[in-house]
Amino acid sequence: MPTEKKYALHERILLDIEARILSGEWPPGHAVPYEVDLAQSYGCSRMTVSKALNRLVRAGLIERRKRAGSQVAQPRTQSAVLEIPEIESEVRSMGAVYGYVLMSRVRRKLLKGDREHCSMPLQAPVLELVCLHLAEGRPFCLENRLINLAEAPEAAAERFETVAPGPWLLKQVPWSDARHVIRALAADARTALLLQIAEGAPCLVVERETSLGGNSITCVRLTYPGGKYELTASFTPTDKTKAVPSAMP
Amino acid sequence: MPTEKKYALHERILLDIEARILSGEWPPGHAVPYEVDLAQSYGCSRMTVSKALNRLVRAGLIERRKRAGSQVAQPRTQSAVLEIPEIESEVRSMGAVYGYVLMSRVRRKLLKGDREHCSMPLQAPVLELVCLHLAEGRPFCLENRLINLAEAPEAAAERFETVAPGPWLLKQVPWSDARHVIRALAADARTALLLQIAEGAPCLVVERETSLGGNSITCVRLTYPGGKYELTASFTPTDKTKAVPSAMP
DNA sequence: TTTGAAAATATGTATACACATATTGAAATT
DNA sequence: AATTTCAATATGTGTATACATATTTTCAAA
Repeated sequence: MPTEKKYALHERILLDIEARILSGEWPPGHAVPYEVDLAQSYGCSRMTVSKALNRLVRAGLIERRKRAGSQVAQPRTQSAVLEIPEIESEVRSMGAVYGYVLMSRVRRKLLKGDREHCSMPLQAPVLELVCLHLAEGRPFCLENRLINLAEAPEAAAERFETVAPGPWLLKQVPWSDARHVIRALAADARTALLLQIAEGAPCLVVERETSLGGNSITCVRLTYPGGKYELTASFTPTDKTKAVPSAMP
Repeated sequence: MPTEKKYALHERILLDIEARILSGEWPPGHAVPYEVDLAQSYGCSRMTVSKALNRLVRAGLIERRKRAGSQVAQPRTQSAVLEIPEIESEVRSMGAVYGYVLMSRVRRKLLKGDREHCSMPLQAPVLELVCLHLAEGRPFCLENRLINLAEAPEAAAERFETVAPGPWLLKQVPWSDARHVIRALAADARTALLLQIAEGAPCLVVERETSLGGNSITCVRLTYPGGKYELTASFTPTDKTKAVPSAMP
C-alpha cells in the first residue's frame, strides 16, 4: 500500500488531534500530549508538531501555556461562518434574472437620527441612496445606504443609476472591517410599498457598517421580505479558508 | 528609542503587509515581494517571513504559487463570523435575570413533517422538547427541539425540567458540525401565545442542526420576538474575529 | 509559616540548512 | 509552428539547534 501523500505531516497531526477533540475522545480541559512526546510518536521534530498545535490554537480548539502544556479549549459559544454574497450573484444563483433600480440619490449631512445605525460623525457629508434589487422583475431586496463622502469622495461623482453601490464600493474603496446586525422587523408603510408586501409583514433586516481603521465608510440596511429569504451559516471547526478563484485585473 | 518588543518579528511582518493591503497601497493582484527579498529587508531568515505569509494565506489576504510568487488576493465575498452564545449567558449579559421553563417533553418517532427542517431518518426515535427562556420573568425565546435518541440515548433519561437542553447537550454529546438557517417569520397563534406577542408579529428564527460525522444529533428552532433581539456578526480580514454580545435597547 | 530565590520544564521564537514540488520560460526536438 | 524537454526558480515541508520566556516546583532563608 503506497503511503498516501495527500496531507503534509503537520497537517496529519493537526487533523488527528482535531478528530479526537471533535469526536469527544478528548473533552474540553483534556491534556494534549507535550510537543516532545508527539514529536517522538510521529517520529518527527518538535517544530513540525508545534506548527500543528499553533494552528489549533488559532482555530480556537486548544489553549497552550508555557510549562503547563496544551489542553482542549472550553467551547464558549457556537460560532458559525456567515457568507454574505453580493445580491446580484445571490439572485442569479437562484436561477432568476437580476434587476437593479435606483430609487433616490440625495447628498446631505449626517443627522442625529442616522446615528442609530451608523457611527459616522454628525454633520459628515453623506450620499444617501435607496435602491431596489429585483429577481425576475419582482422586488427582492430594499437597500438603504449611506456613504461617507469624507472617506469615499469618489462616490460623489458616481450616479449609481446602472451600477449598485455595493459592488462599486467593493472595487473602489479599501476597508478593514465590518459589523453586521441581523434582526426581524415589521415592514413599515414605505418598505411595504417598495417591496410589494403587506404593511407589518415580517422582514429580515441585515445592517452592515463597513469601516477602515475606525472610520466608517458606508452603512447599509438590506431589507428582505421574510419567508422569501434566509441566511445560512455553517460551523467550521478549523480555519479552513476556502481558496477563492482570482481573476487578474 | 527602545525597540518595542510587543510583537514577534513574524507578526510585525504580517501586520506590515496586512496594513499595505488594507490601506489599498497594494491592490488585489499586486505582487508581494519574494520571501528571500523580504527576509533580506527585515534582516531575518526565510522561515520567519514564510510564517507570516502563510498566515496571510489562511486569512485569505494573499495567494501564493510556486515559482510565481505571492500576490494580494481578490476581495472575497463578505463573510462574517456569527457568534451564537448560550441563551442563558445572553440574557445575563443584558443584566437580566434568566429563567427557564419546560413546556412539553414528548418521546415519539420522526414524522414526515419534521423532515422540513431536519435531516434525521424517518421513524428515528426522537425526544421533542418545547421550552421557554425568560428574561426578567418575561418570555425571551421559544425553543423547539428534537433530539435524536439513536445518536444521544442518554437524553432519554434526562427530564430537562431544570436544565435547558442546549447546555446539557453541549456537555454531554460530541458534535462535529452545525448548519444554521436564519429567517424572519410571522408568529403563529401558538408562538404568539407563548411569547406573549401579537399573532403575526415578526420573529427572528434561528434554526440549527447539529451533527456528528453526517448523523444528525439534534435540531433546534429558536424563535425570538422581532425588535427585542438581534444577532451581530463581525468580520476582520485577519483570522482574529471578535465576539460581540447581542444586547438590545 | 511565609517568603523568596533558584531549578526544572514546556512552549515561543528564530536560524540555517536540505530537499521536494510546482511552474515558468527558454531551448531543443519533432 | 507545435511540441517536448529541461533547467531555473519560488514556495512547501521538515530537521536540528539555540536561546528566550513564562510558569510551576522545590527548597532554603527570614
